[in-house]
Amino acid sequence: MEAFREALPVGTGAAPIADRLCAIGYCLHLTKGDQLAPDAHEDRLVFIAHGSAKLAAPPAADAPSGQVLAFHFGGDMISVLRQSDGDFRLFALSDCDIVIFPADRFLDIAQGDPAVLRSVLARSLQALHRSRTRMMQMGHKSAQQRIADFLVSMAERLADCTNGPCAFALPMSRRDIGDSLGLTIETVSRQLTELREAGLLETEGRSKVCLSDVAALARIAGRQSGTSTN
Amino acid sequence: MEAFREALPVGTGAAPIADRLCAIGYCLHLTKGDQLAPDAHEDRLVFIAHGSAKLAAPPAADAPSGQVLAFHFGGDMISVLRQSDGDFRLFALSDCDIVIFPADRFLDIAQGDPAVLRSVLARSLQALHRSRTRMMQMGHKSAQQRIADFLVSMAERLADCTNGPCAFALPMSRRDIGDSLGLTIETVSRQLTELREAGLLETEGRSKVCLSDVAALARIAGRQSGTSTN
DNA sequence: CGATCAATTGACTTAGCTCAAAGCATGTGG
DNA sequence: CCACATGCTTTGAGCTAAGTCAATTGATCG
Repeated sequence: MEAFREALPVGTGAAPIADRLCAIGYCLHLTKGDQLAPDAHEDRLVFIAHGSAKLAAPPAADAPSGQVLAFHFGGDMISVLRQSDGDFRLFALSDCDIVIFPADRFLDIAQGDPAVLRSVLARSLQALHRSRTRMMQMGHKSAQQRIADFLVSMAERLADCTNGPCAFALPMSRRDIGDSLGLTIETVSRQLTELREAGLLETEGRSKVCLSDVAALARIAGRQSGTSTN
Repeated sequence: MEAFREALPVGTGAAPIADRLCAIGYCLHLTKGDQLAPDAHEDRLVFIAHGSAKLAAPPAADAPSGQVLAFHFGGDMISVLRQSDGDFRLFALSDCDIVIFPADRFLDIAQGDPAVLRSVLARSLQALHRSRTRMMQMGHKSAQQRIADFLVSMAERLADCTNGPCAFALPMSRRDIGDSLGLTIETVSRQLTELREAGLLETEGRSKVCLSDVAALARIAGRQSGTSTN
């Protein structure tokens, strides 16, 4: 909960707002593999205090492993709209501490402090712009470009690195990666192998990766310039 | 400008806010083919009063026809972030009447009425969710599914139709369609031919299309249920 | 009516998917 | 602490959908 407080815009001179927001937040711990029970009645805002998760469609007959919408990590505030709009759920990739807010009440309270509301709006406009940018780029990108783009994103998110070499552990499986990029696990694996042979990355075990040049990967990914924090 | 007023949340009891917003809005007419001059210094909110436009990257060496991010039509309020974040521009597909707002000042004023701010936020959260949904689905969809999805979207946007037969004129070229879906013009053409041969649609001239069963197309597109207004 | 550019159609190539088998991690039980 | 079993990952061999190249048809506008 403290982590959530820190994510709020500072210096608004309205500390009680933060208190009231915290008051309606419901803390929860998810163990790796757990999914957040969906709620059909109300939209939610979920703050991830710690851990990593995927937002995905539940497994269906035609898609044995649900589509992955996005990955989220500690510090993220995400909106999970109620079931009517598509039935997406939050799955814990590692143990997670999260705070759940009913969206309506959260916004009612945030309305009391326009600065908070505006900061949430600014964030979501940015996120929308990035999401659209990525969506369109994805449509045109090769498997290798997608993988490179994914790795760059993860370097930014998980290791706060946009330029040199960097190492981190991927919390998600190859299947999750493939499902998020529209590729098969085989293709994901093959592309990682190619990048490894090109000397751009090394792997250790299932999850640890070591990128030797994030900027070079960004170039392969075809990123113009703008940093995109998915 | 009247069209913009109508798009605002009603009954807020704060008509002066609307006046002030209109005061900073800059009306502009774009002729088919025109592009809105980009502004490197400030983010903008653009309201499309009338006409149709595409938000796209300017043509580059490696991409002779710029990537299309999204299509927009009368009534849409879109955010065009300043150039640093990727350099996207608004191109008129047909003659357009638009209203341009500097984002900062718009939000400053909107802050005076939390209801306006909140409604803008709610819209953008919805848009973000849809965009992500579409992004991920796109990754997994075949050319035929993408075309079907596109046609259903256009039926919703251009003819306000989600279910029966419906006819309308596409304001964008095959190239634009392809660029927005990550397909080539040839593939777009071939898929339209297939759908025509399947009896799902008819074409007349370059732009007129006549869908015989929007719901059937939605099924082909693999849309679960939720209506998506891109 | 003719010129021009968009759209269609066809032939061929290729990136990524499918099916199938073999290697490795990771976790469990002896 | 080691052996084994399970399931993730890698690798290999075709196959198919979509891209590329090229030629033709058709629509729109001067």
